[in-house]
Amino acid sequence: MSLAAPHPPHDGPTRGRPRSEAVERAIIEGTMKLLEDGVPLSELSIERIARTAGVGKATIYRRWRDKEELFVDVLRTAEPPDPELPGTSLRDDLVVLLETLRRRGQADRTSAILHNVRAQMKSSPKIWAAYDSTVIAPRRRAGLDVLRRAQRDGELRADTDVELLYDILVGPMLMRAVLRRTADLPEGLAEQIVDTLLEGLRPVSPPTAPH
Amino acid sequence: MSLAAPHPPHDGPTRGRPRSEAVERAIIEGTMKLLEDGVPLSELSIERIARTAGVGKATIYRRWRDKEELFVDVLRTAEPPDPELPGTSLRDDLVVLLETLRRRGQADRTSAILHNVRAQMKSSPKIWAAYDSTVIAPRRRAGLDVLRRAQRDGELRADTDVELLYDILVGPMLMRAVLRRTADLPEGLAEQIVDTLLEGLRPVSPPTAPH
Amino acid sequence: MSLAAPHPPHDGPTRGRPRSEAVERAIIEGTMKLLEDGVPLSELSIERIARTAGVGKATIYRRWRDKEELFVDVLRTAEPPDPELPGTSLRDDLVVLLETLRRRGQADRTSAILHNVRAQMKSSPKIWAAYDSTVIAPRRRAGLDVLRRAQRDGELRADTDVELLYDILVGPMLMRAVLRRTADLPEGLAEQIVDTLLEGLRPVSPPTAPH
Amino acid sequence: MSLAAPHPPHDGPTRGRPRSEAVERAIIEGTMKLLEDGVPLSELSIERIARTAGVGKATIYRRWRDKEELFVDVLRTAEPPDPELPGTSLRDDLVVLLETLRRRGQADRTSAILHNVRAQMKSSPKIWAAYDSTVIAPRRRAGLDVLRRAQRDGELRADTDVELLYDILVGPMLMRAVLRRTADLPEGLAEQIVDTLLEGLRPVSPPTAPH
DNA sequence: TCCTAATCGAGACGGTACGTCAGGTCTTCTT
DNA sequence: AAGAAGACCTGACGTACCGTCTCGATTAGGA
Repeated sequence: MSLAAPHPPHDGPTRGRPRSEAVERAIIEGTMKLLEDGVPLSELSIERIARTAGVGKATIYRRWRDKEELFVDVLRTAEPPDPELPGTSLRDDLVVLLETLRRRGQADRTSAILHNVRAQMKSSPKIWAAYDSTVIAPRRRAGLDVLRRAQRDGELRADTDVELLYDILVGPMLMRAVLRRTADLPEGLAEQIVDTLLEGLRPVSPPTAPH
Repeated sequence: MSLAAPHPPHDGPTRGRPRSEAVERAIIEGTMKLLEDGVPLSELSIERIARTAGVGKATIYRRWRDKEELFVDVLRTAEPPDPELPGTSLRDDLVVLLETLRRRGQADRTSAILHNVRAQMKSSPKIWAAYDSTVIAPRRRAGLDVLRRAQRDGELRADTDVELLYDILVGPMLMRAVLRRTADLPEGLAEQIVDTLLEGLRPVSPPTAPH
Repeated sequence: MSLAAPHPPHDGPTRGRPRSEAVERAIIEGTMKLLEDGVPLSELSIERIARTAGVGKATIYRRWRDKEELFVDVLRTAEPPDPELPGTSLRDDLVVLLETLRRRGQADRTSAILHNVRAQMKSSPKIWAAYDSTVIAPRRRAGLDVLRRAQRDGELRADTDVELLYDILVGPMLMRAVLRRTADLPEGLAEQIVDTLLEGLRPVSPPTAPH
Repeated sequence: MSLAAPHPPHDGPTRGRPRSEAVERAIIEGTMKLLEDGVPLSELSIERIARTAGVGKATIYRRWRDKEELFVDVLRTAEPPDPELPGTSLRDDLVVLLETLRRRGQADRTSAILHNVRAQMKSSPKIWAAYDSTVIAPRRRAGLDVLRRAQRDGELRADTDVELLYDILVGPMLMRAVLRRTADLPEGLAEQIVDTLLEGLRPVSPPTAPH
């Protein structure tokens, strides 16, 4: 993913010393290292990040307006890639989508970081908007596509509110991962949710064709 | 509700001048006023709260270890009271529970405050734990009670995982309120969710008796 | 010496619980103990004095308006008593006066305290005035009396400016003790000064009679 | 005089933005302005100095460890320059030296400041040491030189203790200026002291040559 | 023997200043 | 020009005292 700098260098022809990509990486990876080392979010000052990355403060401010904008890029870099969908059936697709979500809430090395940073970002509206539009919304759109296609193919009743259905599918996972910080969601949870929910939503007549 | 001071005054008999409850109220209400006036959470310094409440900084630190602990009490004071359940049927109880949750996520005067403060609190583990154990957990327990009683009364299939069901019920509401900050959840949403979900969970034989 | 309270208890007949003299002593001696233990003057807060003396702050403020007024009384209590003058000759009296002054500037247990406190008091005009009028001025008056009597008795030339002479006698002792903190003024210094100075001040004709 | 910063900026080659001399001046002159305006020493907080000078507190702490160290520099800047000695005779030199001292104790605009600050400094040993070694001691050395030269030239008896003589000369001036805050020492005082003291110290044989 | 009133230790109260730290901006020299 | 370094102003941090003010508990007279 491109680390498009929020502060573009300049428009005209390239003048002066070009910005070093190595510096860019050093800053982001330095931040992640600090987070992995258990430094609480509240102690993550720009000053400390600059020290860790061996970089001047101005070099950071030249690229990101403030701490939060930097965090969006740190998150973008750390997020695991979105999964390939099998496409064999609505159930299979949904299970894969939810299973990905489940793993994201787990307590592996980087997820704990993501979890914390995401939680803090929600209190900063404009940054949340940026993260939402570049990370959350696309993922949601993909999920809705799966449901709509299933509806078109007759795997889902025509009168189903797919937006609500999506939230009902995804909500409990979030409920458990984000809010209750259980951090060890059981393995079969994704299938359990999907199976529980798809029960009453199947059309009476069998689907015309699997997609 | 009692504002149990995180820094207890002393153990033995009451010695010295007792702490003023009026001051306690002034601090909490001053904080709420600032939040209502749209002051962003990041600009809510102890210094400013003290100024607003007409109170010395030490007077605040005497009661709360830090900003987050103060917020827990602000929240406790501001939270609307939990609803009375009609008890006429499982569906009615659930609709009331979810409707309350929906309204809590709305953009009325105080809810916006709660929303923001709660979001920030999640990045502070120990404070979240305190809020969770005194506010969130009791509410969850009440919800689970409703489901278990319905199961005992035959309104719900015996093999239903009530914990999962609760998360499935509550999750979408949270999904929309907390994460997507829609802030205007439609009126009928609670009924819609309940009706959608209860479909496949009714026992085959009719319930022995409504509770 | 009476520790006349700057805040007199009341005018009328003695009503209510009388002030405890034990408390008065505890405060002054507690302050002296702190000073002896080497606590720098700048760290001598009323709060700490109260803690040390096992006394409420108000109990101190009831007696002294502020720290400086308290120090005046501490000094008055600690000052060594003024010496008896032999009266055998001008030279003998002066040597005793100056010798006393020399010892006051020495580094024995309490003198270091007096030295420090006196130095600080000079930066607080009204307190200095109080100390000056009750301690310094009487001592000076005694010194001038010695000189005037000697002048009357013919031991000193009639045209001598006794005030200036007193300052010339006392000045070097101060110069060395207060300013240069030598703290070990040589034993014979008093005699040396007196002998050096009295040289040119003797009247041509011998004194009519020793007093 | 160079305002050597007590907190040296760095060792190696000049890196980063250099410290602003204008800021240095603003701080010192702001402090002097406050003192001239009659602000008591006890109300001279770093906070207030920073406000007056239009400067951040950290900018002050970057240069001086504490209030007292700052005062040393304020004094150094405010002290009137040491006088040129006429060199025509011992008496003339001494009169000039003492006359300078007398004027320093006077109540002109800045002298009151110096007086107060000096008085307070004496209660802070290490700061006094700094002031003593950079201001007081050199002045004393110059005075002793005058006496020793006079002794070599036969203007003074060979057995005179010049150190004691210096203290005897300077002491009364200090006695009056510092201790008794008379603040209006009479014009002829310097000559009066010198003439009174030199009386008995002249050698029997006339000096070989004026220096 | 009660009553009144000032005292006592304790500590809360509104403030002010402390010395530190971080946020962003700006200047300097080096690359 | 970009970069590292670090000075700069601003303002919050949490602590310590200031001098005042309640508390409950004494400790004396005077009724």
